[in-house]
Amino acid sequence: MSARDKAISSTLGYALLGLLAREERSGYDLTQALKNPVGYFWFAQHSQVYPELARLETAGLVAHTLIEQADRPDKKVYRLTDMGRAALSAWLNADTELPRKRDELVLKAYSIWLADPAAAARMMREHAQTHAAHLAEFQSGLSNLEGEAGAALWQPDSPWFGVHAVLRRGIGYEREYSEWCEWLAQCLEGTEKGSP
Amino acid sequence: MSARDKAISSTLGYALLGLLAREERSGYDLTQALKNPVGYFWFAQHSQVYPELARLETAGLVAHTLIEQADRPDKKVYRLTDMGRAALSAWLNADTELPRKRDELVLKAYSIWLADPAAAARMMREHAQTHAAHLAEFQSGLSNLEGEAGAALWQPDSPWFGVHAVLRRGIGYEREYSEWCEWLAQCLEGTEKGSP
DNA sequence: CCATTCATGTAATCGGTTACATGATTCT
DNA sequence: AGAATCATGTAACCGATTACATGAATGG
Repeated sequence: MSARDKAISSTLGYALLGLLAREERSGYDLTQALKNPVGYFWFAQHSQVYPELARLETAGLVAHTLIEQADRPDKKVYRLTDMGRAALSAWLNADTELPRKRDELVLKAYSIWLADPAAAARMMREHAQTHAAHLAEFQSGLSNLEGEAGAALWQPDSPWFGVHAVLRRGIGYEREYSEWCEWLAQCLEGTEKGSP
Repeated sequence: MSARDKAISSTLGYALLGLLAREERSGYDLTQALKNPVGYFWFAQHSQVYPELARLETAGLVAHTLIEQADRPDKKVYRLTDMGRAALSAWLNADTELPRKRDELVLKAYSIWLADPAAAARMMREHAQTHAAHLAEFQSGLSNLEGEAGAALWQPDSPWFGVHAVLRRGIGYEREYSEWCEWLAQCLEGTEKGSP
């Protein structure tokens, strides 16, 4: 009844809690995790992570232990508290609003009729390749996971299942995006048949 | 050499220029357009649109005419200037950075192993339906466009082609999203076989 | 009668990015 | 010699959301 009434944290807070639910980590580790495929759908800089961790600790959702290190800087290793676990659970059950998409490339596509078709096609091919590369990364990530996790990959109460679900989303997203770029490039090139 | 050196506008500015390249509009109309499928990949509130239009006008990229109306509030109808068209063109040719994705539902999927599977499955089914509804909207939008635009739909120098490209992206995006939600729901339900 | 549409703005706030700041160790 | 990794913070800024503000006409 004390801290549960007001939704203490921003979405970033829950991203951090979700990572800490798996294992203890420092602010630095958390920031790294948000760069990897797993945190691919919620990015943050370290300058956002450290203050957020402080807020979560004030709210009693996480706690830290200072680890003194000889040849490296000391670090604060954070862990989830029982209240933190409860807050995470409550967030999972709450309604989720649709994200507002903002994609500059799609916005450019809307005005692409004003551009030089050949140059635009080249641009789209580049983006197709970028997304194809991301796709390949996710796919190899899933392969590795199969080796590591085995059957746990398909068990909804296993932490591996969470990674699995996110990777699947990444694979679908990048595949679709890459194909769209390719399709657009082909449309644009269709016009320029006679060029040498 | 006067206004081209510094990239005057934010991405929102180019979104507005892209709309005005097709036809003259008021700030109100522009805000509405950003709610429709066409502006689906770059949303903005009117409180952002009006100041941005003022900035664009100061920079000489748009100009407005005041239209006095009898039974409705007067309005300012904006049009693209030559400088505005040039700025739009330059933006189209410039490099496009990848958007940082932020999707709360995918973030929840990462922690879904902590949730009740049945409740989580229900949640995912709901989202699958939402995205399926968006998909249907985009598909009917494309059908309507075929009727309106005909062959121009496939001509890269036609404004219809821009709409076409964005709708295709919307269709692919929503289909993939909806299918992922369905897949997840089925995985989660797979566990709960024995429940009455 | 009340909500919605048309129409344009301003102000407060907040989440996120970029830049500032420090410093030891290890790799190239 | 210089860059990268580990490690933690603060400060300035900017883009975006929510709320404040006004007001006539139309539709349910």
